[in-house]
Amino acid sequence: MALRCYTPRVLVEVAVAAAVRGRFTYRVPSALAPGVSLGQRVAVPFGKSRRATGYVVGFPASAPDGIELRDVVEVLDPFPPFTPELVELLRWAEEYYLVPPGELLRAALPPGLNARRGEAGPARRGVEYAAPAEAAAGAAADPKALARAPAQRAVLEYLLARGRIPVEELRAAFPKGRPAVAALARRGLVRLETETPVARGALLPASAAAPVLTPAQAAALVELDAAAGTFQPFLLHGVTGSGKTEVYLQAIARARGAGKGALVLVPEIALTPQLAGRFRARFGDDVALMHSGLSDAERHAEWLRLRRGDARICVGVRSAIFAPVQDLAIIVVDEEHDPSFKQEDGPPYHARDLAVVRAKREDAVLVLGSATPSLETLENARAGRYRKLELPARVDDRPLPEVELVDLGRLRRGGVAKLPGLLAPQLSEAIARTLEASQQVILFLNRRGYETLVVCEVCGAEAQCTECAVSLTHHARRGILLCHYCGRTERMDARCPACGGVRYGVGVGTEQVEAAVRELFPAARVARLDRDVVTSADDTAAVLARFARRELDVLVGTQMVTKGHDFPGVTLVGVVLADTALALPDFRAAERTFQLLTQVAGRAGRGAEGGRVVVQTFNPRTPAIALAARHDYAAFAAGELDRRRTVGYPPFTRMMAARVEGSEDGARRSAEALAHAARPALGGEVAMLGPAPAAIERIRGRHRWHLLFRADGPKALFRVHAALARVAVRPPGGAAIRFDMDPYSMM
DNA sequence: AGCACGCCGACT
DNA sequence: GTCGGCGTGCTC
Repeated sequence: MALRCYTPRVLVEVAVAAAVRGRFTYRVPSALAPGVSLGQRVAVPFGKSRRATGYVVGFPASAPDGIELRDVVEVLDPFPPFTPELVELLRWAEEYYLVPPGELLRAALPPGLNARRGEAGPARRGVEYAAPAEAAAGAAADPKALARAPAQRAVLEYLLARGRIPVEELRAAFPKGRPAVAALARRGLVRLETETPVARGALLPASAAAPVLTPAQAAALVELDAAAGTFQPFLLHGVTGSGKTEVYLQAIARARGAGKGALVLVPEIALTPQLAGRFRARFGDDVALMHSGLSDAERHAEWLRLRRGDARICVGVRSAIFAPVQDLAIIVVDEEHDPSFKQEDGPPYHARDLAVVRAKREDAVLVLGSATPSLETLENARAGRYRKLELPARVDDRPLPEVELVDLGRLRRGGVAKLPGLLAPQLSEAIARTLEASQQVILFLNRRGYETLVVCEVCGAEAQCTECAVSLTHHARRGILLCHYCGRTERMDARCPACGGVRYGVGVGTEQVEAAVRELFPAARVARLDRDVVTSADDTAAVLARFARRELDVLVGTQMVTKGHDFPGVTLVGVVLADTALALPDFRAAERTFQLLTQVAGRAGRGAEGGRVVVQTFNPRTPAIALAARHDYAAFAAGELDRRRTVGYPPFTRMMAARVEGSEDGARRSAEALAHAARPALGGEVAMLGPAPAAIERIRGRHRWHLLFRADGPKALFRVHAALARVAVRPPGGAAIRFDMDPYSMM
């Protein structure tokens, strides 16, 4: 009976974008059938009197037994927002990162698209045409043939009159004619064809000339070239200022010359107009940008340009790993060690790791670039899984800046009790000399605010957030105490609310550094760059542009000042306190510190004048700091890899975190329930750490517990996860549980 | 996530 | 007696 005709898409597998684990099978009504393809968003009935948005992730041949199938209600986009390759990548990622089906598809779409509803655009590159087939005239002439299908008849008559026309025109003429056209095509009365346009590569404006490469750059490019068309991962290890970006640009130019596409991932704060401008200058409109500074509408527009093939190069942050670049030939991950490639809020995934997966699936060359490669990537290169390319020298053979360590502990023991803005004499003298020479200074401190802690000198009470288990930061200019986790503010009172005693602040932040610099150097033009001063990408760009035009002498800031910018006027970089990242409860703390120091030191001496770096620290002998000062990545990495191997941490093991959040009682009970369910599944291969309250025990009034699992490979971790599934779906006491594969944040 | 079902405590 | 707490199951 079942006429399993070969018309495909009778059944679809739909990942429902609700927090429901599982994919569901639906029937496709024949009227909707032509519009349903892989990656399409659809509306489906779900549960009792509910409607859900879902994503088409497959076309099963048969339905599960004993279930009455329901019908797809509506197709939400005129064309699927994802390419089939992306659907497969997202499915893979959902499984690996333990994310419910559909959740990554939803997260991957630009918010503008999810909110609005897809805008018209062709499903394939090129122009689609419709033309009447041989039988059409006969059918139209026969009064009976289409008697009961007036819509089809109207379309057919239009087509007979106009001949072969773009489908776009037909859509305009018959806004609701989509099913009619599809029906006519099925009857063989209308032909639909796609005309692929000529490769656009040759038509591009090459406004910015490519500079001459150094021998090391040229050698790297030769290797990348030789790998074209195959999956081949490279680690491009180049010191700061060695010209990695130029290698990317030229490798991408080759890919474009072959008519193929490229994807470039950059860290969050690195996607400045400066970098974007370099790509735009070289490739013009062929570049689509994807970053958080764009409005929803802009992001949506960029996504569509890629999807249609109007732009073939995507430059973007983390989420751009899911950008619909056509015919991908090369993926570049710049500053591959950067932690912003790991998504922490929302479905957790690591864009750099997914870049490896995507490159493999699409036979693309992969370039992981960094001056301080992550130990994961280094180990992959060492084991021969990645090819290593080295750029050991800066362009024009400029030397790396000299780094001077200032031992704050010794200063303090020597009787220098208080340093205004924590600027030691060595550093403030260096600033003075730099300003005298009309050169520029960058001061880096990874902490916002004026003072990081406010304490009562009588009762010792510390100003704490009522909702979070953290101390409040004093922001002097705004006159407030601010919680950096939930954003709550309190008026800053010089007196202790508990006992009326006088309070004093401890711990220097960027605001205090800025104040100290202004006081010490009243003539200097000083600006600060952190999340307190700039709120948008545009603000950030404006400050950086003023600094680049040398309208500012000193730039004080957080990590925002460390990334990717090229300021030839900067001859002095001061690190106010190198130890902030060192104390974090995180096995990557040392690695992170080394990377930050190297990165910020690399801002100095990019011009002809050479450069100098002054690093203030209480731990001058700690390898992460001492070796960063000597620019000795190899020694640091070797030592740190040894340590990781000894204590059994990544890259030599894999980890999975279970993060629990809820009421005090619910979170604890859920964590215990998880541990209880996990124990029998550990099987001697998996080590369980915890359950324990998280490093920050409470955020926004929600109590937090962590469990960490560690094993030699992901397989055993998946097994543990499976054993936890039942508890995780409905944890006791209304808590919420999130799994995190390859976790970065230990907080 | 929602929504129904079902089984035990304190209330008009 | 029942109103309502939340534990459990289900959604194609």
